[in-house]
Amino acid sequence: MRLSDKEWQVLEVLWRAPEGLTLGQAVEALRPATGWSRNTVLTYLTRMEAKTLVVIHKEDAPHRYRAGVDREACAAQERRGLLERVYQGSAGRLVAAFLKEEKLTPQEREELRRLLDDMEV
Amino acid sequence: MRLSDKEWQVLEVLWRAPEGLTLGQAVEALRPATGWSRNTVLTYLTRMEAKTLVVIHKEDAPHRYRAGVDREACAAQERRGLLERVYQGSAGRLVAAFLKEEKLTPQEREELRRLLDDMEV
DNA sequence: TTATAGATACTACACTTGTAGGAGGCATGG
DNA sequence: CCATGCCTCCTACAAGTGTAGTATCTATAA
Repeated sequence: MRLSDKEWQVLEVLWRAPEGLTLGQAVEALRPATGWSRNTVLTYLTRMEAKTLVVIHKEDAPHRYRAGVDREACAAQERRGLLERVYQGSAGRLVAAFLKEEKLTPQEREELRRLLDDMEV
Repeated sequence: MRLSDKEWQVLEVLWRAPEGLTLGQAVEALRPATGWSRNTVLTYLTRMEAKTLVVIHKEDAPHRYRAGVDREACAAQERRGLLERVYQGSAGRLVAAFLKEEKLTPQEREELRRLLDDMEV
């Protein structure tokens, strides 16, 4: 399932608080980036629970809202999506496009070279 | 603007036919991947025209439907989206994730190494 | 000349997404 | 005891998305 930009924003703040957040805390955490009203945040949280993107601990008062999905798993799915949708699964062309367009620091280049070398085996 | 999966499918067949397609041809081209009814295809085409994703040459009969956006431009936007949404703009981490997860052929690895070397300058 | 196959236009309808408003419950400070 | 403030629930509503159906027009084949 493809996450919307806003869903990512919600998950980002939840991922940063593994214990979960209360509604008030979530509103606070989201305010700078979104400016959402309390009710908007609550709507996201409950809708995302229906999709199992969020877990609500209702036994706590106030309820605790936690991410229901793993960040790296979501990232992997986004990567896969791009790869399939746009590059028909050719990781080589996709990575080449990123390399050509984006600026990398020398350290990053070193790191990538090492990764490529490790794959030689 | 983020394109949906389906919009990508429509654009893919249009990009493959730079002269444009008639509705019938588009339906044919989309059938294997989607199985859409003629009307569904027409709806996509006209809605996408409203977003300037498609250009309709109405002077021709039957109308000719062409892509209204450049493939590489769309690809770049998708890449940027992933980069910002998921990797806060760090291309290094994103590329590393792709390298770790996806299988690359030796040729691709060579190519990427060359790209990295070219960036040394 | 008339049925027919395409093409186009218009309409429909459920579901999702973005963004709340209002009502009612519960604790806490006065 | 009572107002205030947070919390949760329910409701709303416009726009966008997925997937057509119907109606109409127009060449064309028979």
